[in-house]
Amino acid sequence: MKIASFNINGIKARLPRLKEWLEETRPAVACLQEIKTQDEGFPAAEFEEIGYHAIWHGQKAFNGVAIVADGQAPVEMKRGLGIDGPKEGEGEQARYLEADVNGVRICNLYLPNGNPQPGPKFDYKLAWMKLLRERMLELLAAEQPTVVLGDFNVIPEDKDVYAVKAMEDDALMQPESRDAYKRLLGDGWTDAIDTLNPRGGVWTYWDYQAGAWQKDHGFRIDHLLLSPQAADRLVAAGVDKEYRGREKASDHAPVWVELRD
DNA sequence: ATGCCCAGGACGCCTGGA
Repeated sequence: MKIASFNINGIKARLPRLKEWLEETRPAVACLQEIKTQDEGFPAAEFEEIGYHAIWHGQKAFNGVAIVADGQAPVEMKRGLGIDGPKEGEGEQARYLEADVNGVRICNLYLPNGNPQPGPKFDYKLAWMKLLRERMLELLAAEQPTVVLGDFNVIPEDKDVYAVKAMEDDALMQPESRDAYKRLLGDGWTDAIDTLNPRGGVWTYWDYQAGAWQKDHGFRIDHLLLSPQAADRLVAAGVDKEYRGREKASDHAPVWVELRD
């Protein structure tokens, strides 16, 4: 069972590329982030056409997450972590969606970026990570095969970035962000990509600017965390890097994990 | 030392991203 995550940076702008990727790699489940559309604008029929069924949690212009599954509808289990955005009165941002597919709990997240730091956006990121940890502890207690995946906006270690110097002041690799991520692993979650690539050097994001893709100036911020019951079934994990190089590409590449059936 | 490039929307400039 292949489970994937892809920050698509706008579902309307990315639809042809996204359908191409689904048809070519055919994941059983794909978690999407930054769909950047309100619920009523979500192109559900486009997925039905190629055999995928979707659930989604959108908002106007920014953020937004969706889960699509091959040949069956994901069964929604939770929407949102219950935390308001950093702006006064804006309510909760669309960043978290949880569903069951084939007995596996799928938790799709788009963690706040946190820049600039320090400041209210960074505080929001850390508060969000605290709530996420609480939710993930509940998930561990349930002892169901569970995958928590998405755009974590955290560079876990120095080996996960092309140049430490270039990113040292960024919210993605501040000690507080890294410590919060490390606490998740300490609770018993397995970072699938890191486990299979312990020397690092695996990127999931390349900036549109300054020829980052051409120079391979990337970093790893999209992660797949497995509960013990899922980690027992880990077969392979990887990055569909090639898709970052296509026309009208997202600035992220898809990441995936294969679990034994 | 800064900006480079994108997407979306209020639209010919702004926010937000990372």
